[in-house]
Amino acid sequence: MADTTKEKIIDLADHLIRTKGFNAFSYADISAPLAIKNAAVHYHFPTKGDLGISVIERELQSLALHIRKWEKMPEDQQLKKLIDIFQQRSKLGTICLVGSLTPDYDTLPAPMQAKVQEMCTGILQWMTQCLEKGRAQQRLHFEGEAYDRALMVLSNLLSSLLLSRVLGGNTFQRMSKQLAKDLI
Amino acid sequence: MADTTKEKIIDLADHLIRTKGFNAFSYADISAPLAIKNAAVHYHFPTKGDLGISVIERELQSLALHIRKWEKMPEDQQLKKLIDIFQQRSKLGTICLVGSLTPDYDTLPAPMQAKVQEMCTGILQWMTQCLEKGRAQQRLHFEGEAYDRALMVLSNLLSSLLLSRVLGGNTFQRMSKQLAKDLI
DNA sequence: TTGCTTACTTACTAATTAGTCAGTATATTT
DNA sequence: AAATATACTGACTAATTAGTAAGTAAGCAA
Repeated sequence: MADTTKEKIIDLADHLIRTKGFNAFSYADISAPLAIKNAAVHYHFPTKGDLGISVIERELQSLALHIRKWEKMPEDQQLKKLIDIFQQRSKLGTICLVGSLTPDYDTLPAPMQAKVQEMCTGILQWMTQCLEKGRAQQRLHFEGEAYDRALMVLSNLLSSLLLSRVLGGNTFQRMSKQLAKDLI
Repeated sequence: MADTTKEKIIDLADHLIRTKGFNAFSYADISAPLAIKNAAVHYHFPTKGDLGISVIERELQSLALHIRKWEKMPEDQQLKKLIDIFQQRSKLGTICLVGSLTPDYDTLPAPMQAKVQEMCTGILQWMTQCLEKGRAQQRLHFEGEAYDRALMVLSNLLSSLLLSRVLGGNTFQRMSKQLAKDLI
C-alpha cells in the first residue's frame, strides 16, 4: 500500500496507536519490522509527537476524502457509510484514533493535543451538519440539538470499538444496529 | 481519606490511571509523592498488574456499595444516581476506569485483562436489569433489548468523560442531559 | 528472650526509552 | 565535475522503566 519509508512509518504508527496506544509503543516497534534503524524514524519524525500528528493528519485527510465522496448521497446513507468504516475497524480489532488518543490526552505533547482537538471538532462538525440535513429531509429522526446528537453518535461509534475488544463477539453489531434503528 | 500506605498507593494509582493511563505512569509517580521508596510499592504490589487489579477491585466494591444503597429507589432514579457519579468525575477532570483501560486492553497483563472484562460485564449486567425493570414500570422508555441499550448508555457515560476533557466546557452536561431525556 | 511477621530502606540491575550526532552512499542540481 | 540534498547507518547517551535481593527497625507471639 505505502511505498515510501515515510508512509510505511505512518502506517505502522497508526496501527500501533490503534492497538497499543500512543504511550505503549516505541521507536523500536517501528524500526524493527521495517528493518531500518531507530535514527531513520527520527530523521522523518524528529519527535514522537511529530509522528503522532502525521498519523492524525493522514486520518483527517482520509476522512475528508470519504466525506467528499459521499457528498451527493442522502444523509442517512452517509451515516451508514461512516458506520461501515467503523465496522471494518471492528473486524480488524483496531479502535479509532479518538478512542485511542482522548484517554491519553493529558500526557500528549501540546501540539498533538491541539491536533486531537481539531480531529474531534472536525468530525463533530461534519456529523452535526449531516444529522441536521438528514432530519430536515425526514430521513433521520431524533430529538434535541443536532450537535448534542452528534456527540452521542460519535460516542457510540467510539465505544463500540472499545467494548468490542473486551466483550468480543457481536458487541459491535449490537451497538451499530441499535444506533441505526434509533436514528433511521 | 486512606490511612494505610497500601490504601494511599491504590488511591494514587487510581488517580494516575484516570489521568495519565495505565502505561503512562510509573512506580516513581507513586513513591515520590508518598515519600516512600520504589521497593515499598513493590512490597505491597509485586507487579504493576497486581496494582492495577487492586484498583479495579476497589472500584468494583465501591460500585457494588452504591448499587446496594440505591436498591429501593425507582430505576430512573438509580440511573440518575449513576450519572451523578460520572458528573463528579467530569468536574474532577478524571475519566472512568472502563474508558481508561479498554483502549490499553491489548497491552495489559492477562490477569488484569480478566479484571477489566469482569468490570465491564458487571456494570452491564446491573445496567441491563435496571433498564429492564425501569421499562416494565414505565419509568424508563426505550426500544430494543435492554442489554443493547445498556451498551449504549455505558458508551455515552464513558465517552462523555473522554470528550469532556478534549472539548471542555459543557460537553458532559450536554451529553448527560440528552441521555436522560432519551430514556426518562 | 528468642523467633517471626510486617513494613519498609538501601542499593542495585538489565532493559528500554526518546533523542543526538557524525558520517556515508546515492541521486539530483548547478 | 562540483556542490548539494535526501535518506539513511553506526554508535552513542542520559534518563527512566519495572523489578530484585539483602538488610533493618519495630511490634507481636511463644
